[in-house]
Amino acid sequence: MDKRRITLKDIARELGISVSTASRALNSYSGISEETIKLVKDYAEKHNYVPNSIAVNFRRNRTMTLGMIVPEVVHPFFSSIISGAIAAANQHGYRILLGQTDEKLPNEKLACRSMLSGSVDGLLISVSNETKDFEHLQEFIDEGKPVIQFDKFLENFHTPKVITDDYESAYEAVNHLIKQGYRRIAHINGLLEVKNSMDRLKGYKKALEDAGLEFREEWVPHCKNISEEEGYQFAQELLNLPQPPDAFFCITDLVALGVMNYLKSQGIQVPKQIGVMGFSNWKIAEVMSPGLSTVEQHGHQMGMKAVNLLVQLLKDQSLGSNETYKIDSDLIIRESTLN
Amino acid sequence: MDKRRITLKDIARELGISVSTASRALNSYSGISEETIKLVKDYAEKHNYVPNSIAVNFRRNRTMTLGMIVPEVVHPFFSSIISGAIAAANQHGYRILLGQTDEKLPNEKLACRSMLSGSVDGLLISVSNETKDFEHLQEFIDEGKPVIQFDKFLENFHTPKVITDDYESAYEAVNHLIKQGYRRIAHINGLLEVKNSMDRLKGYKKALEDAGLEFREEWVPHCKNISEEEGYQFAQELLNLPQPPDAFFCITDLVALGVMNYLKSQGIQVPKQIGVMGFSNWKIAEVMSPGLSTVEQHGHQMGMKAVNLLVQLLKDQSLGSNETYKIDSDLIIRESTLN
DNA sequence: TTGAAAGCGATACCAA
DNA sequence: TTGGTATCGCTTTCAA
Repeated sequence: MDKRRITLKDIARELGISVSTASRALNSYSGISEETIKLVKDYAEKHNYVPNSIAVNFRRNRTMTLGMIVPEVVHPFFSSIISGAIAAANQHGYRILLGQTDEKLPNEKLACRSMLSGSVDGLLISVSNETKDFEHLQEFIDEGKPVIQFDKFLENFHTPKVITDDYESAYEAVNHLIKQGYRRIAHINGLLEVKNSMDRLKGYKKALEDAGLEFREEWVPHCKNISEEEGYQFAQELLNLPQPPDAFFCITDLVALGVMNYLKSQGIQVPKQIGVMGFSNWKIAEVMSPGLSTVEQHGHQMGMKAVNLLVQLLKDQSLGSNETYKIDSDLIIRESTLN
Repeated sequence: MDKRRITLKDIARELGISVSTASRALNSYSGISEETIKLVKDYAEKHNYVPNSIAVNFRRNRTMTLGMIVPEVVHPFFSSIISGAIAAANQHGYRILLGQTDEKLPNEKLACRSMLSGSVDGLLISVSNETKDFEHLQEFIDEGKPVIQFDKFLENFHTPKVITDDYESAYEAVNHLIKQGYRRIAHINGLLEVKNSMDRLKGYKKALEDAGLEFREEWVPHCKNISEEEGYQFAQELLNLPQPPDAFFCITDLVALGVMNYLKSQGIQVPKQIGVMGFSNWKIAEVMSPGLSTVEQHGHQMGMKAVNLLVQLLKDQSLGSNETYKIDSDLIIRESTLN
């Protein structure tokens, strides 16, 4: 094995010119005779010369690679973000180095460490649930490498952010429930320390408030894992309350699935007796019966936007400011809320 | 911007030692005094020294990065493979550079080109539907970079392969349908040029044959896009045949969903009147009602296996042989086939 | 046990 | 228009 590609040096030697001339000819610098250029290019073509990109990157101190870190690849929303990111990156001649944290801070630190110092030109990250501070992210900034946060972010880490408008989306979702006549709306939320959960909670509260509906702490349980099981569990607990809710706004479609399953197990009619609303518009939302109303977050678009921002920063040699870009979401109405 | 990290040279200068000693100390070479090692390591730690990985890679002529190319990231099976690959890669200190082809050969060539010549130490690829020859893949081999094919592969491109045993899995699936009493079993297949489709078709045929059941060409339509719409369409066509089938073995859960939807639209009872079997065990299979029987392919395991193989080849400085590693699949029985 | 220096492959500056 | 050479940061051989 290990047949090696030819190098500039080989070309120079064979053609009886200097390495620098060969380099300039290949890059068509002005100040090189047409003749030489043709000579070198023909030779390179014929011998299938491909510049060693590590050497080029080393010299130029850049990699044409963007780091991307997500909590979970196996998650329809994140995989669509990744897909959009790859597409946009390729358009600009960049590539994506992908890391995964499983929502664990130590994994996130490891992934960052592995991408630091020369592996990537910039970072796209959606932080884990455990991430509270950002020393490990600040290191990129300290190296002059721009960072873009997307979806799950740290508010006090000042970088450009590309997010779903969780507040607004939650507001719309709950508002829809209200318009459908539900009055005792529960919200199965996530961990309060996670910004997105907090924002959805705020949107939920505001919608209730604007409609003059009651807010009850006991109607807002918090999932640790955003799992189907928790949805099932919380649905059960809430419906056994003296004052049970008549609708569930769930932090995620998966949680909504758990809720639906509990309701089904109890023979409770959706949407007639209880309304259910999810978030994210996974394929399962469409497949559940009744179909689950939810919020489409346009992950592909989010991935593209994040990459485009990062590439622009790289072009401008800038680290960016603390702007927030919101990707429009869409309320998807299916049967689960059509009271 | 562009504060730069400290380099070995800085450490050496500050500590009054040579660069080579500093390098050796950090890598704990034998033949370096404990004292020096401690001195250097402490200094490095304190000043947050991180080696410039481009320089290291350049010097060592390796990148500690594995290229991975898949048809589609937004696909539960592939995203679980990716997830497994990242996990295994990290265990060995490698990283994953991810490319996506959208089932298009030109995209695949682009992705390969971008990974060639220094970006990766080896390649993991699941080829696109359009891929028939392998010049673009051979280039990796020619550079001494091992290639592993997984899931979708080219039989005549001789590399290690990690796959689902499509033949066996299909056989088991169809056999289950037969045992449940279905007798006129249709198979909604994929493109025949794709090896996986062909193998599933063979497994299907063999199961029919072993049971002494009739094989009818008209009961085996071929999807171009493996889409829900095609499932719907073909279900309709097949059920309007003079001799309609009484069960559908579908190339994918998504296709099965289309079939289910058509059956539902016609008020046809599953599994009582018609049995339906999918392939891949997506979350939707569990959520459909009735629940869809299917085949679990263990993507995570497949991703880990592919990476482990590649890492081993890299360690052995080998390009590997033409072995095939089959990842066990499991038949998942739900209601859709319980006649 | 340590230092000096070559060299990985490409680029770019200074001379000629 | 071209050549010579330093350089990027690190590893590794050869000498001391």
